[in-house]
Amino acid sequence: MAGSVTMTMVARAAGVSVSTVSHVVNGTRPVAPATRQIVLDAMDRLDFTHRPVARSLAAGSTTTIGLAISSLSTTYWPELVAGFQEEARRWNLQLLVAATAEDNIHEERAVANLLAHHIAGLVITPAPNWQDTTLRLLREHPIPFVIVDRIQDVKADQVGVENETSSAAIVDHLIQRGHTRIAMITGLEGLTTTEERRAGYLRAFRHRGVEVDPTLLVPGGSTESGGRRAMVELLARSDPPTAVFSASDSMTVGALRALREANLTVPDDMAMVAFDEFPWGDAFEPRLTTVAQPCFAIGARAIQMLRRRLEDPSLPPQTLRLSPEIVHRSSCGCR
Amino acid sequence: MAGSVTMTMVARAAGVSVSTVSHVVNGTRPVAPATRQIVLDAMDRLDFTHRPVARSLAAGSTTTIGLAISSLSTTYWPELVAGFQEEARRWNLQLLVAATAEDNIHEERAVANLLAHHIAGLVITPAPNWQDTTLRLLREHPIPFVIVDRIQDVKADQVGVENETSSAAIVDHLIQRGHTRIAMITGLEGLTTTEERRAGYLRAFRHRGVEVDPTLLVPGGSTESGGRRAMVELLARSDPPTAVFSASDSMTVGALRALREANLTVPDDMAMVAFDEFPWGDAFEPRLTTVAQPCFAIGARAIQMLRRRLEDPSLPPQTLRLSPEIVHRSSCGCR
DNA sequence: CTGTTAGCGCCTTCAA
DNA sequence: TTGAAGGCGCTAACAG
Repeated sequence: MAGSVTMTMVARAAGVSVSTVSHVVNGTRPVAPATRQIVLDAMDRLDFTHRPVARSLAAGSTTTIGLAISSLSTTYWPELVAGFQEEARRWNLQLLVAATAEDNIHEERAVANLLAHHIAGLVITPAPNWQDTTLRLLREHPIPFVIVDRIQDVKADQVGVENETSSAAIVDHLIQRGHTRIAMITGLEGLTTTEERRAGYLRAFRHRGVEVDPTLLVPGGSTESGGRRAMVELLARSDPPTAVFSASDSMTVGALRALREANLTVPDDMAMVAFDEFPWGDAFEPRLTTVAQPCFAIGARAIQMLRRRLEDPSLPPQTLRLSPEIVHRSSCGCR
Repeated sequence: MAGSVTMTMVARAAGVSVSTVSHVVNGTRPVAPATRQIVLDAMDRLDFTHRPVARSLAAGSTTTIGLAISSLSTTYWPELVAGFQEEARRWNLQLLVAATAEDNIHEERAVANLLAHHIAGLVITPAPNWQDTTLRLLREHPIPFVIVDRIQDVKADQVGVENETSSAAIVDHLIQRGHTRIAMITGLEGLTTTEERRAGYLRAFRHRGVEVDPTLLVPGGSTESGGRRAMVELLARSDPPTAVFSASDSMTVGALRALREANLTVPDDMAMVAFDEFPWGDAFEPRLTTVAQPCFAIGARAIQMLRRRLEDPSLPPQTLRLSPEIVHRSSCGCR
């Protein structure tokens, strides 16, 4: 069996009691240096490894953090999870992952499962309409949690980015370049990020005192196929836009595919800017001008906030908005 | 506290013993339908939730599977993990993840950590030189594990792809198109996939009775920066190759970046084919001809093999090689 | 078909 | 500074 050396065995080998061993392991009460050393030696000799399940049961707590993440595909999530990973590793926290598939029913089940595992805390990217399912569950079984990406209108710890400002900025860039018919492919409805990015788009026009044609907002559902459909639809119009702002990575891929299939080139036939950066953005054409989120930092920050909360549950909830960076390339028509 | 309703409470409410409750929960021995119903009702009424840690301790086993994965970035891993996810969800298995960073020291630590958590089984993508560290650890603490991606010369359950055959095929395609100076950017040394893909490259030439210029094999270390350096080096030569085979996704990105920086176009100035598919391969230029691995299927298969092994440890070890598909686009110069 | 009874490995109060 | 002992919630013989 794996790690079958128990504290009892160490205690016997060291000629002390289990409680002493427990205390040297956890540093939970002073132990005489000499005794301590004897125990340490015995642990070493027998190759003792702690058994977290037993500790969890006895102590009523875990060092495992639950991750309820919508998906692992696309480019955004992996980097985020890498951030979780790295920060968790630094603090010896384990990560239990569960995918929620952007669906509040799946999500509730996933979270229930994580809760059953008696996790110390939870990191979640809320699905649309989670208020009546997952959030309710979380209120019934209160554990520390932090919301990531889709910042909500609830009292909780949250990390995300400035969606509105950065969207406005990148759209304004298109306006400044002289575009008047700028379409937006919007994300999945019910996500706060979708709302905020749309607000940014609208704000850019309002700021310039330009009227927005509401038909230029096309839903893309945050998926590749949705992005493709949206672009196809835009191209089929009698007065297609001259520029497009895509609100997330997968949709951007779909939209570009649609352009390719129509034999149109970016930026010559259609200018394009997008939310979310592609790690390979410099290697392929078109070279997209994007809003780059600090994914890794967001992930790391989420874990830090959770740790803070675990240490002091009485702290006031904190909402953190990191600033994305606008990566200026050529798809907007510049250069 | 979350899920603080215990079996004892349910038993009391239902007027039966704890063991009866345990048995209806686990279906581990026949229970009279009437009693069963009473228990079920009580569970429902009290909102009972199982507590896996307690179960683990008592039963000496878990339903958690450890994932020791080299990374989550790049395009290959996320899809793979999605496969793990989906299949694990179907069988109510939890996933505990730990990144190994392609380093056998990190890896050993990560695995030790997972072992301590008393996982039921392990999925691992072995780092170079893991034999003396992680593999040794795994022999000392024998638990069911399956090796993914880098198929090893050990008796164990393994899933991966046909690296050699598919590499040979894609390189042969370049040869048939008349290229004589075809370079290969090779992966991280110590990975079996690196070895196999190189063997495929060599085999393609041998098959045609053509001598290989060994200087055309350039190391890329399986990283983007490595791929870039390799390409820069190739381009600086007095007799640069006319085509390149990149052995993995990150390196391909790096190599393309180098070409771009040199103002060279694919396939006009340089033909290019690559191992690993990009999900966005159809949306961007150059449109790469690639060896596409069935990542999701590999992930799902890994979990299936692990389940099989958990159910019957006496089964002979199995090595599974799935066939990648060659996705033919234009970067090879066709069309 | 069901109940009783030991633990699983560890933490933690209470004594000494 | 240390030990003894009870219990965390559940499983699994062993009886009945």
